[in-house]
Amino acid sequence: MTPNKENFIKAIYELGGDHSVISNKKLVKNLSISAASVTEMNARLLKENLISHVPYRGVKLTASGIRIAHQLIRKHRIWEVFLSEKLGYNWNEVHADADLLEHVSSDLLIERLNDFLDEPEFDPHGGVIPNKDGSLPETSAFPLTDVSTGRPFTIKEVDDDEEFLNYLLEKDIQLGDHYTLTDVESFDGPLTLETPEGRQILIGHKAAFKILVDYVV
Amino acid sequence: MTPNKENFIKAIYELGGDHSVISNKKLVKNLSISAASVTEMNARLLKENLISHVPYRGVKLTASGIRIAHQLIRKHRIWEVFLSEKLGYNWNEVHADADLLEHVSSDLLIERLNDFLDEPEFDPHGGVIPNKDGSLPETSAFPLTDVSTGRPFTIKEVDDDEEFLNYLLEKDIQLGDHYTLTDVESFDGPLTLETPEGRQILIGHKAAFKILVDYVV
DNA sequence: GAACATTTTTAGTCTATCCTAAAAATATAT
DNA sequence: ATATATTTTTAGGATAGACTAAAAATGTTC
Ligand SMILES: [Mn+2]
Ligand SMILES: [Mn+2]
Ligand SMILES: [Mn+2]
Ligand SMILES: [Mn+2]
Repeated sequence: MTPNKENFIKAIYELGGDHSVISNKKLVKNLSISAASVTEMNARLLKENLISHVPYRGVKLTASGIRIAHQLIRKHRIWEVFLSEKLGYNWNEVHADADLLEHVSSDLLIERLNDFLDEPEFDPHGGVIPNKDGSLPETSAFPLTDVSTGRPFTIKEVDDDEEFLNYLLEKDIQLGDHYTLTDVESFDGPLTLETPEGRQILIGHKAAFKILVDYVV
Repeated sequence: MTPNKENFIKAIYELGGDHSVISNKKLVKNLSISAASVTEMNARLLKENLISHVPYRGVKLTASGIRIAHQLIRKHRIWEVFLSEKLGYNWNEVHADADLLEHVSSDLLIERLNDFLDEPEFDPHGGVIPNKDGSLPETSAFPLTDVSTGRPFTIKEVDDDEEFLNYLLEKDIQLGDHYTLTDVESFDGPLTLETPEGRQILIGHKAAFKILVDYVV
């Protein structure tokens, strides 16, 4: 396993490759490499039985491919917790360094880091940290776009994308915040959220899709 | 700069390449690569002006080569402090992980880690941590083989080699310990050290060379 | 100083990863 | 259904890094 292969598998996973076939096009865009390079990497991973391939359609992770993705994401997210909680990184700064560190982390290192951090369950963006064995803990959260008006909810997880996180910083939206949906414009228009204190926040439909929430009990 | 080049430059430095010409043979042994690969890497580093090369004699670091070596060693040693002090690694466990982490550490990461660790001066083996600008703090220490009998001294630094560190663990020799040299066998024979409590420790000449000490004032 | 030994360099390959350009397959629009 | 557009694959190259085997240079021994 090399850093390149690991990143490639992670990209497939993050595009939904654990349950559906991902096109080369999507990987080209996500990884910023040429289409030819995607075809080549597919061939390599196919030989190692980490993906299944439907010619001219795309690829899907096998069970062992998914396990490797989960283990890499575990490393990534534990590093993000460390950078955020111990080194004072903002949540929009952690990703880049974690993306490098994840590839040079021995199991020993990750488990000791995990202990040092008191076995965190979530990364700074609310992403759940996979278990050591490569399984994924159960979580319940759904996109903000699916929330019903009037029923209070809380922010559970947000997209780990630097630009988007800056947008949330501007709007002062944080994990754990409580809101109520008061209005939705039709035709995928913006959503209006209200804080318990009565402050109104306007969120575009595309942004709302990158925010996962859950109802307050 | 790639991890391979960085390791190569560090190896030259650790073999004395900051002040003398290092043969390919030594690098072959140190890095466990073929002689041909050493010749090739020399050519690459020469083109980047990081080394000077005397054909059939060996290589020596240029000023910028030395600066790069120091900056890498800074990263390496700061990571070693972290692994040792925060994650509970033993001093014979830290090297391997630090050897990987050093290559994926942004300046931001290293400076924040340095703050988090309260700006340590030395790594777990007593090696001085180079400054951020690539300069080296002054230190005074000399090999145990050069110590005079009867004058109390303290352990300042030991070789960062897993096998050797295990040997020191067995002999219960630690940084900061105080001893007096009571006897030296001729013909590079073993040295006899005595603790303040009167316990006697026998050290082979080769091992004594890997231990740096300084007199107690 | 010739003979032998050691070390370094060169020549020729290999793999991983990337690329561009062209060909083949698939999708869309009229 | 055909023409056009998009996507994927193939073909051919590049670079970093590693190797082995052979050639060239240097060192050592008698
Ligand atoms: Mn991330
Ligand atoms: Mn990564
Ligand atoms: Mn070390
Ligand atoms: Mn290293």
